[in-house]
Amino acid sequence: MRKTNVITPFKKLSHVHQQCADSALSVAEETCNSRGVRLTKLRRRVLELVWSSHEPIKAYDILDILRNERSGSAPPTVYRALEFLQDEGMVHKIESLNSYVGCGAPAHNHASQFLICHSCGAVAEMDDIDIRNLIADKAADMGFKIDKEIIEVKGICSQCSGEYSSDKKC
Amino acid sequence: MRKTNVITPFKKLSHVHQQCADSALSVAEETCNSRGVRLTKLRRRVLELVWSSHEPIKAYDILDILRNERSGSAPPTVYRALEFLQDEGMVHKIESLNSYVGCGAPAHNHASQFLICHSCGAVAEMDDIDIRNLIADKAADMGFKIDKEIIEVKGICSQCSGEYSSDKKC
DNA sequence: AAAATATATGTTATATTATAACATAACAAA
DNA sequence: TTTGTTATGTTATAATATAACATATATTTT
Repeated sequence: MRKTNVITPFKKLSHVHQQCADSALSVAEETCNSRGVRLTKLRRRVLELVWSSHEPIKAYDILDILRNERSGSAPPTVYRALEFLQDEGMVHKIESLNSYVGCGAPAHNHASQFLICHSCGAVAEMDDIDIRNLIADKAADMGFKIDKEIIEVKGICSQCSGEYSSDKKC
Repeated sequence: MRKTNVITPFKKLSHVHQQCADSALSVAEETCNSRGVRLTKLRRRVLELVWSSHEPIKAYDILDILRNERSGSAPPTVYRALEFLQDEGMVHKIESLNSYVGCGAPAHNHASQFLICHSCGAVAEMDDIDIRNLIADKAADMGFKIDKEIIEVKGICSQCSGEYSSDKKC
């Protein structure tokens, strides 16, 4: 068993969230630069709003905020920015919540397993190679070849369950 | 590694689908009887429509059919029946497709891993204990306790990939 | 069997999530 | 600097889902 690659851990309530957002935004800038794609003001702002917390945000909640900032904002304004950010791996959609979370490791081809706390609403992201391999093996037993997997695990995080609160969070 | 519990396998194109539907419907009847819940005509019909193929069906596609059969059919007609059938484990929602598939093993508490072929559209369902355990272990490493997991794997089934076509399907 | 209760369905309205299509603007390349 | 490309503005509408209350049907109690 290999060590889990934790992309976005659960954070303590006391963490300085601005650092999460700042870091993600600057990784995004660099990544867009090196890929030759444009992180426009709008896209950057949408990414910032996605990063306003570790809880997934809804497209129309983003829109409500944008409408106070840019006249002419409409659903396509948001959905197009989200589409770009998803294509670049900077945002992931949580299918079971119709909501979006930021990703600080914008590789095009990593997989994700999301842990969603139904108490605090926070989402953690990992890409665990053992999980990927096991699912791939089991699928292969049925003759199935995997292109993409959606794994969204609901439960309760350490902080909310009151255990491990000091040692399992960053 | 334990053997995968295949709940709904991929089927050959030539399979007699009526048998799949008939079997699921009669299991549903028996299960509802033994649970003391009512598989009404409407619910039975909706379940039958869900079982009209192994491709997931959309709520409004069900509605379109119902409208030709019962005057007064409306979205709640379908969504309420689907909710009942999901609660009873006879239907699962595929979150990433906003669609519904039948389940022939209506336990209240089994988990599911769905394999979704993007070529033929068919969905297979398994409940593999190794996958559940591995994900639970990895989540526990982060202090997370799982209530429910959503696993939807996209790819290509054996028949569509042209391999194993005779030996991996039922 | 009749009344009371609980459950299921009918009905209207609306909320939520997302995309199509075409116009204009901003940027990049030639 | 004009040309092409990419991004955004704008209007409209499609697709998915739920709220709220009325009526009907089934079940239980009297």
